[in-house]
Amino acid sequence: MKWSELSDNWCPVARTLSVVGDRWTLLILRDAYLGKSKFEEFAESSGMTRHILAERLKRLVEEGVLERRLYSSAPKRYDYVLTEKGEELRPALRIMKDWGKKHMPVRREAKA
Amino acid sequence: MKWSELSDNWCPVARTLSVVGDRWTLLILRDAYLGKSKFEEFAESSGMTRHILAERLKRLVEEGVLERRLYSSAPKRYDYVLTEKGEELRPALRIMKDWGKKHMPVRREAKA
DNA sequence: TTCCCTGCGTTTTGTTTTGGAACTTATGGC
DNA sequence: GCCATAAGTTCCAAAACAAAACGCAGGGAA
Repeated sequence: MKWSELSDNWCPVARTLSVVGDRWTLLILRDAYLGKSKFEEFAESSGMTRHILAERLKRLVEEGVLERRLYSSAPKRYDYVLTEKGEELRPALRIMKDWGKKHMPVRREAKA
Repeated sequence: MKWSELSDNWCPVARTLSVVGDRWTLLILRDAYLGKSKFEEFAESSGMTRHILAERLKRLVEEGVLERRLYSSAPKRYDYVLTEKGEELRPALRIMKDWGKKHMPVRREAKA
């Protein structure tokens, strides 16, 4: 089965994962919950490539998790802010934060 | 930055995602929470290929999320059961289930 | 004892996604 | 004009994935 077919799965967990269950997407949400909203902020903070970041942001907007907002009209610049739908996933990230603190100690030097 | 370098990130969310933040892994945990434990059960239920399933199970065991358990000695057969560490991620999946029910309605016919 | 069945993977062969880095576009300041 | 900034886009090689066939160790029936 292909991942792209998951959005119509009978299981609500699977449908949720069809939006956020890939590499990097939840890291974008983490940054959004920390108040970041700009492309460059996400790019620097998460360490993902601009290529993938652009693609993920596009999909999160399509899915209504983020909203693309014009924040400067000249030059035209957009940023990305959480919708109510996006906010409602915050508790899941909080659990992952606690779990990581408890179960995933840092082994070597952190880089980013 | 490569995904594989995430396990030593300063952020606990990132470290958590280095274990469960890829395609399919959380779907394995979903099945585990539903009481499944056998290779064939995971394979059929999730729809992922056996190739990837084997690789993910191996990593979840290495990370201490699942435990590989001999459940039949002749022929030798193993299954996979949740550790306490694995159990503690269950609330995150519960949130995703609720989120999916609320925000991700099924659009077409489900297949699996 | 030959043959098929079950359960748990591994191998093989293409396709898709990702990583890294350079390039583009529009504007503002000096 | 010339450099800087912000938000992407494009290109190519490398890694991950999908699908299907294969392997292996018994078990049970004929």
